Amino acid sequence: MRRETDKGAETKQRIKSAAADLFHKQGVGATSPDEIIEESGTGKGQFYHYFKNKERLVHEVLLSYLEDIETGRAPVHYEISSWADLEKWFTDQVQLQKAFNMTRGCPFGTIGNGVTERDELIRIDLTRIFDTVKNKIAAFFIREKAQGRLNSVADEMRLAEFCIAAAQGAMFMGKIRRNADVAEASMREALAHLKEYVTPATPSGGAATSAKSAT
Amino acid sequence: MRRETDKGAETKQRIKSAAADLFHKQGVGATSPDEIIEESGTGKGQFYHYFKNKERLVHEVLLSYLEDIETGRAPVHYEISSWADLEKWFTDQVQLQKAFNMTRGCPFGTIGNGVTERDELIRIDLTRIFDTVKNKIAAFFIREKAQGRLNSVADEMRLAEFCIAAAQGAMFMGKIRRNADVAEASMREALAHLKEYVTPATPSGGAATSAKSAT
Amino acid sequence: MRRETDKGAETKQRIKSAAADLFHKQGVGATSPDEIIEESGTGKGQFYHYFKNKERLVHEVLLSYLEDIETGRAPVHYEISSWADLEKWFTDQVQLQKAFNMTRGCPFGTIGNGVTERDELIRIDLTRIFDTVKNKIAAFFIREKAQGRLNSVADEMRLAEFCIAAAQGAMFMGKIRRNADVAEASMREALAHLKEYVTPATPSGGAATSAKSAT
Amino acid sequence: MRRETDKGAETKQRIKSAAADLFHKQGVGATSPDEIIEESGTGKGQFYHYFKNKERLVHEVLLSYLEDIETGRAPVHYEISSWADLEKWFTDQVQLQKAFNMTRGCPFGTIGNGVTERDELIRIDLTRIFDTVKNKIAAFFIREKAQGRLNSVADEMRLAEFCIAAAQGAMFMGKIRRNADVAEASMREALAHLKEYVTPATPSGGAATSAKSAT
DNA sequence: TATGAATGAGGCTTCATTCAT
DNA sequence: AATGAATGAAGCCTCATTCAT
Repeated sequence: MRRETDKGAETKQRIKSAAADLFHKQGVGATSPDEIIEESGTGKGQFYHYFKNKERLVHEVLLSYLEDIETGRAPVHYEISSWADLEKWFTDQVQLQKAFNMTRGCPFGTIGNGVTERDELIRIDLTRIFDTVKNKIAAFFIREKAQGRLNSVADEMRLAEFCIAAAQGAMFMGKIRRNADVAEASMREALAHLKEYVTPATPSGGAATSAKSAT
Repeated sequence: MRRETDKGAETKQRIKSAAADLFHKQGVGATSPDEIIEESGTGKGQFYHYFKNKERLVHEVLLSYLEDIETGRAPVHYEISSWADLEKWFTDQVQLQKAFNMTRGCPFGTIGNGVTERDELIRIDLTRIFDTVKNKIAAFFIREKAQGRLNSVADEMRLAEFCIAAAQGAMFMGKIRRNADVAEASMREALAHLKEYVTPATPSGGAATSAKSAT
Repeated sequence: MRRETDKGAETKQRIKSAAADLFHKQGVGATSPDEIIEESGTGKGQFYHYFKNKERLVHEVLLSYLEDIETGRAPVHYEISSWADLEKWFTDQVQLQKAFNMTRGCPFGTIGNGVTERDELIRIDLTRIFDTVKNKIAAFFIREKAQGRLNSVADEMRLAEFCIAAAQGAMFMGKIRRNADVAEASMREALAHLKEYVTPATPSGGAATSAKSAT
Repeated sequence: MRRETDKGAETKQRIKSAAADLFHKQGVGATSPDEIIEESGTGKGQFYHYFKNKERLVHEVLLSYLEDIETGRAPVHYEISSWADLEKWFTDQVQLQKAFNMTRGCPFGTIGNGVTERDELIRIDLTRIFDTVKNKIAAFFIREKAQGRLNSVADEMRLAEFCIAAAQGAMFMGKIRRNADVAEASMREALAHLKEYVTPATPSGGAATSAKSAT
């Protein structure tokens, strides 16, 4: 290690940050190196000094996202240990959209949708990210089930995947409709569904009170 | 009337079809007029003879999709009059993805995700399409509720929107994961959720049998 | 002759009029057949039915201008038989510019300036137009001189050419400066110069020798 | 400072020179970036690296012209301090035309005539150039008048403007007629007119009081 | 580490013209 | 006489990348 913060590392980070923002805003395909260079206040040479090419930059940006998720540095909290956390996980994402006036979707959705058959690298990165998130959510379900608080028929992995899919779909619709309410409503339906799997707390048993009143 | 099928109309249609396919495959941004021209076997001039510019072509392609939905000519059936129809609506979409080996998502999702703040026109077109689909699905829920077969707390519009969001999310994840099963599983969870709102058919019945066994 | 006004002749005229206006407004090079077709409310076929190509259309437009000048149908009066007429000839041209808020110059200037070494035809047409105008103006000077009202050293042709050059220059500057006053002022200086050649009206004769020795 | 002449600055200059020549030859509209690139022996990227777009290149070319005028580096001398200088100013311009066999007009005229309502920037640049020239010529008249050598009724600014207009008109006609004589003759008439404003040096002189009362 | 000059392929669009009906 | 479909070259510009300093 040379200094507390390398000069170079900082430049590299600036490029990555600028790129992440632009990718989120307009997708990978619509973002040119020039635009990233401009936004990050760097020079052309720096860009290709730190990143072999644009695809690699995307790769590194996605790795950063993954790291942020794993270390808890992400704006959305991925450590779910209660239903409240799960609810927060859903709503945080809409909050993020709101911060951009609903003009943006989920960064992973935006980046992922530009993916074609050629961009295998990026697709793999995204599956890693989604897998990580899925595992974190599934872990919660597993714990709940272990403690008898979740119906034994519940497939934890499958439900976790459903969480992600529902969140992606909700954010996408929110962006297209420029409307936070529809995004939130769909997220809440998804959450309501998950809660259907909750087993009644009391031994008195009885019918699962379906969460239809949720909103 | 000149001929059975105008010469020009046919060319225009060829361009639109080629465009629709390429947009579905790789998104609007990644598809160049040249590519469409090549694919449709036309000349550069024809492209701009029939479409003022690329954006307008996208617009017309989306209008065609809308028309297909409204007239029932679409590969997915949007006229829902039974739970079986709704299930089919969900699964048809994954079938379509399977036809492309899960390398593609929903055309509307793919087109919509490329949308930035500048593409207002396209965004509006997509909202029209989604609104149309939503209304068709909601109509089913409304009918069901009218006949006392759906819980009165159910918000039909909201549920319809949830259907679309869930389908979008499921297809997106299916594409990223190149996996039809995850798409289908998420779609089924969504369907299961909707069925929670179904009221028991006979008065003899007790608690709503939640659809947790669905898959 | 078929009818009072042929249907075709009228269409052709519409094209020519639209073309003349557009050429005046933005020059020949910046005006496309499509634009003319649009403006004249015709079809592509008609354009090339009546005119072999764009160059020929320019040619015909110029011939029309020439005819208008010769027959007195032009908005500017080219029949000069008094100093008042000459003054009017100068000022009429600025008036025409004013009608377009000084956004246009002389049509011949605008068309002529786009002329390169390749456009021999058009150049020749313009020289014919300018020659015609020159002859008309020179005729006035010749008559004046014949009647002893113009200094004998005056070279009528040369002065006529000067009139045209001065008018062209004045209109050009007027257009660039978007200012009618500068155009008019320069025109008036030119006129003042010409009047220097006028011989005193009285038979007392004498020294009206002014700058005539210049050259 | 890096080197005597930066590598980049030289390339940029080459582009500007090639552009200036082509603009003079055939106007801005008829000159494509490709043509300039070809002529300057550069690549497409360089063109847009140095100039945001074609319009900006025109702008920079005009600024160079202006600078040349202000620093005396222009082929025509704009520092007028005697009638001989003024005469030279007129004739130099025809000389320049002759160098191109009268196939070209004044660069400012050629560029200016292609100006339409959209090219505000270019129009402004041209007015700056013409204003600069006008001021230089007017300065001479002002000095002459201050020394009593120019009739007090002479409006120096107006006369300077007339000089420019006359020169522009003369060069335009010279180009259209492919004839240097007519250009020179018109220039000389203009000069003759200006000399009318000269006041006799000695009281011994005769009556040179002519049309000084001209509007 | 950093700068920006250089390259050439390609993207979107307009142009001028011809052809078929 | 009229319509507009068809063609391909060209115009203006951006892109992703490499190279030289």
